[in-house]
Amino acid sequence: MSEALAEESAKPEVKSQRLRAWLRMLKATRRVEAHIRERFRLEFETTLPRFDVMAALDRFEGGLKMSELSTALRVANGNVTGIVERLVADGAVLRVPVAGDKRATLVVLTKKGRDEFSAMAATHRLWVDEMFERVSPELCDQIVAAMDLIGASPAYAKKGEPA
Amino acid sequence: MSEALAEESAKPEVKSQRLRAWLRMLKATRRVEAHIRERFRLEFETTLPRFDVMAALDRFEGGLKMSELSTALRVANGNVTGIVERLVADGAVLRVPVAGDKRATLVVLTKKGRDEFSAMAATHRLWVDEMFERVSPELCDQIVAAMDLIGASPAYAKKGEPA
DNA sequence: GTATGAAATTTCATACTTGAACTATTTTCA
DNA sequence: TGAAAATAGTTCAAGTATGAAATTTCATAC
Repeated sequence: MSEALAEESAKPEVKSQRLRAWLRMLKATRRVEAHIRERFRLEFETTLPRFDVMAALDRFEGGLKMSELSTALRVANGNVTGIVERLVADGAVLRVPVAGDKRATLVVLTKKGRDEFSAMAATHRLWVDEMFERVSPELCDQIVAAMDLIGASPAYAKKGEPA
Repeated sequence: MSEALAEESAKPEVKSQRLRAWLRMLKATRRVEAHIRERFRLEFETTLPRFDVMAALDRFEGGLKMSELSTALRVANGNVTGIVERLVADGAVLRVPVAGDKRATLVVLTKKGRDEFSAMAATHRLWVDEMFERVSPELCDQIVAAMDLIGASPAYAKKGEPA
């Protein structure tokens, strides 16, 4: 490693506790995400966003409208269009017109998509369990409680968050 | 809200505690990131990745090489190229050849970049404090400790992580 | 009945992100 | 020395992400 990175905290780093907590949380989240993304790519040739969409569709068996998907996943609506397009191309998902509203489309998992998702979800849980192996169940509860305190004031919460 | 989203937990949701903790953590992180990204865009017409690069450069006054930047930020090296390009175009950053190694480039904050960063960093901290207002300093410490337990086994850790 | 505005999606421009392929340089060591 | 391996960066293709503008359809007030 070069000199620049070696001399670490060149500055006093006077950070508030909250900023420090946020940065640590961000780093841990990215670490886990990177690991999971890589394994999805290597073992299932898929991506995290695709998995997220399939997970949402799996939860709601009747399917979700495009706008419901973007709300549930908290991503821009234009974004969902592309991801669903690729899932349709892969035969994992189907677009169904909504009776009575020609504007809307319902997105539904196909049998193939549902089966693929089941397999991926089970493995995904193993990956998470593995990365969280040093985190006790009690600490998990504490994390859950703590996370819910963060940025959760009405001012920040976007509407329509599924519990 | 439509029917699909209204009937929430259609499935039993038998999640392990660890999976639950991870999902909650991911959701909170995205909530905070989305908020910060939006404010960066509205108030400074910049982006989170640009800010991250500037933050790294601000910490190391001597500048960082491209590869050091990508290591410090844990992003692909090809990624840094584009972000630095735009920072150069904005006059926030300078590329300096490294004496004795014609392959490498040192990236350094300009005076303008450093000033801009100072202002942004101060405001950024306020945003974080705001979103973490319900999180006590003690809980912050607990979060820091917990985050360090996650995915931190040697198997997952990429090399060269700055402390 | 029709203007008018709201809602559901798509399209677009821009930016970020990754991993892989490629170029250029430096280092290693037989 | 000089070929092979390692290192530093850029370029590339594909995918993800955003917000804004445009399109089509729906709902409603008049």
